[in-house]
This record gives sequence, C-alpha cells and structure tokens, in this order.
Amino acid sequence: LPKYDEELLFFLASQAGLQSGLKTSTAKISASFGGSQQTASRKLRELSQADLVELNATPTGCIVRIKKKGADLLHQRLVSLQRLFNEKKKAQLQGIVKSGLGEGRYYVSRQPYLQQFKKLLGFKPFFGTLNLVVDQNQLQGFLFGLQSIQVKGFETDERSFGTITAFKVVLQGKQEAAMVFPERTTHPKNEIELISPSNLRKKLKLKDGSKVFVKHI
Amino acid sequence: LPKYDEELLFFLASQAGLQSGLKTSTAKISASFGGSQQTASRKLRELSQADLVELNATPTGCIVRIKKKGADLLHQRLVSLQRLFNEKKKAQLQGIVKSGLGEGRYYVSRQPYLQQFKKLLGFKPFFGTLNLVVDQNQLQGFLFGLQSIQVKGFETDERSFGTITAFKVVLQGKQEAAMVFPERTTHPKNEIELISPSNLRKKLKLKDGSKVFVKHI
DNA sequence: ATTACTAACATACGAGTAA
DNA sequence: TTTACTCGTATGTTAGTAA
Repeated sequence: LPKYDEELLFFLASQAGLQSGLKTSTAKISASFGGSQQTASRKLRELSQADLVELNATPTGCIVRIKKKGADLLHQRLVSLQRLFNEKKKAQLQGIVKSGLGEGRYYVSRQPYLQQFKKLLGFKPFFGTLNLVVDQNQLQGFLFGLQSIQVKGFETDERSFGTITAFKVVLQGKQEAAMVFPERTTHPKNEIELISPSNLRKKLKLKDGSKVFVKHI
Repeated sequence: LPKYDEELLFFLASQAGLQSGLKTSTAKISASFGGSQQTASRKLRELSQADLVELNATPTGCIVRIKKKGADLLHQRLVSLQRLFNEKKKAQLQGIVKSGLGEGRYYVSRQPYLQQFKKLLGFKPFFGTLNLVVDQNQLQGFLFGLQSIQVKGFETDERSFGTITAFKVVLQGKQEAAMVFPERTTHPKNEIELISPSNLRKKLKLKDGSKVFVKHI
C-alpha cells in the first residue's frame, strides 16, 4: 500500500495543467522537484497506482497526465483552503479593549434583561461589559448572516429600557460571549459591548489597549 | 534539517483556524491525524522549529497556534491551486467531435484563403476541418481576450467568399491548430471548426463522439 | 539518452518508558 | 493524565547498473 506524494502531484499539475499530458522524464522531474531520478521514478509509479495520474513510461521518457481522481484531490484541497481563509476574513473581528463608562454594568444587571439573557444566550452574564473599538466595515461584514437575538425592553416607574440586539460569539477562540447592541446607545458606531459569564478582563487578562478577536460561534 | 509536514500544518489550521490557539494533546492529534503520539510530538516540534506554528507543550497538554509563516505557506498553496483551477476553466474548451458536411474541406482549400492561412497562421492547413460541438458559454469565455486573425474574403466568377475569423489554439495539449469562423456559416452557434497542418482525425485518432480539449496557444 | 531493478544506506516511526 | 527520550524496526532514498 504505497503512500503517494501529494506534493509531487501538485508539482506535476502545475507543470502540465489539469488536462494535458506532460512530456518529461524522471531525471527532469528529480532535477526540478528534488530527490533522485530513482525516487522520481518510484513516486510516479505510486501516483499512477493510486490512479491519481496516468503514466506512460518508455525508454525515451515519460508522459504524465493528471487523472480525474488526482484533480479531485487537488480541488478538495483548494476548497478546504478557501474555507480556511474565507473564515479568517469573514468570521473574525479584531477589537481593542477600551474602558466603558459603567452604563453597561447597570443595564446588564436589570432583572428583566438578566432573565432573558439566561434563557436566550444560555448564560447568566457577569455584571459588566467589555468595550471594544472595532473597524466599522469589518463589524458589518462580521455581523452579516449571524443570527440576531432580540432581548425585549421593559418599563419601570423611573424609566424605560429598550430592546437589546445580541449576537452569540466566541472571544479569543474559546471564551463564549455575546455582542450586545442596546436600542438606544450612547456609543459611537465603532464601539461595541460584549457580555459573558465571567469577568473577561480578569479571565483573559485584558487591559485597555489589549487586542482581542471575536469569532462566530 | 527536519522536513516539516505541511499535511499536519493544514490539519492543525483546520482545527484551530488561522488565529486562535488550539488546546489539544499529542495523543489527540495522533488519534485524529494518524500516526503515533511520539510522531505527533516530534512533528509538532519540527513545525515549531520551522517557525510555522507556535507550540506550548506542557505536562498537561499543548497549545498550538498557526504563526504568520505557517499561514503564509498555506496561503501560497491556496493561490497556486486557484491559479491552476482558474486556468483550467478559462483557457480551455471541451468539445466533442462531430462529422461535418464537407463544406469546410471545400473552402479551406481555396487558393486565396490558403495563402493567407499560411502567412497568418504559419501553416498550410490540411484540406478538411474538424468539427466540434462545444458549450456556447464556455466558447465565449474561451475566446475572450484571444487575438483574432482576419482572413480576407474574395470573389470568383461563380460566387463570393466571405471573411474568415481565426484563432490560433492548441489541441489536446500539443497539436497546433486554429479555430475558424466563416462570416457566413451554416453551423449552429455551438458548433465550431478547426483546421491544422495535419489530418487531425488520423493523427490524434479521433472519431465522432471523441472528447477533445482546446487551449490557448 | 531513457526506465527501473537491486542493494546499501539514511531517515522516519513507534513501543517502551522516564519525568 | 501529559511530553518526549531511547532504540529496535520499518520505510524511504539513492548509487550502481541492466535493459
């Protein structure tokens, strides 16, 4: 059961393209790809046995063509890499920690909000928010397609509290949290608030100016 | 000089993403990636020494993060693969061999055309055309940006011959040929004609229904 | 010039195990 | 539980050649 060399498959595809045959020799391949002529010969046969390439070896040289299975393998790798790098761009948001004014602490701890947070987000938030300065365009891209959670407002004798829109996120790759957008906010649009079960500043050792990243859940 | 394992790098990136750290262990990696715990341990250290990942190994497990150099390596691979598969789509046209009605053979062999073919295409065409059925949209994409060659028409006592638009191409990865579009053609738009120095049916062993591919020169 | 076999050699792997 | 060392063994590589 020979272990084929995807590296070489890619090298051959780069030279031949995905359809046409490449007229070459094991010596040429070893010279430009590395390794000895013997190794090139063996690896070509392995790729051929794995049905990844079509190999026509003669005493005058060899012709290599990428077969469907080989092209599929490379394409699968392409798709995986695209996903990887797309997710990086789309599903991630950088932010810089900033001090809030304490309003977050106040409204997060109101009972009617608390109950909904627990039910809708799945955790009882720490009585405080982490404020982040983000790039506004990046924020828009980040939120696009994310499921929004509506936390209903309510009224007390003294004042009324508006709806809060929340998004479940992951902070620093592991910490569950939620971005919260109160209906009536005093924040500029490039500043966001996060809530979480724990004191994020303590748990993640953050201070003003710390860089953090937020991801989709 | 350890040969680092791009496969493992990709595996780790898939798990961790490109930014966040992945809390794991060499045993877990070996279980899902393959190989032994010892090999996972060694390969992780190799990747770390090559500055592709940041490795924090402790007696309670390890944390792996893809470093810039590692992400760059994967991205380079992504770009190469994208190029490979883009070229496939753009610069290539599939076709299926079909029998023509013999008109091609007739007009190709007219002296005034012949002289121009020789001068403009660089070869004296075989007296016959290879007819291909292609996808019309694919054809449009294929021709886009290709330099067109105008073969002027002429008149005889009996009739007039219109301009022929031609494009130099390569057939089956190696055979030089040209796609020809007579001004007034009786072909449907998804059928094209190719001329070449040789009898393509014989030389490339084609018959009706054979799949061929045409590339930019 | 080729490909590819054989055999000597180099490297990689993993079981056992220490820390 | 970990990581990672040693070391016997399996696998990969290449020089020398045959065809």
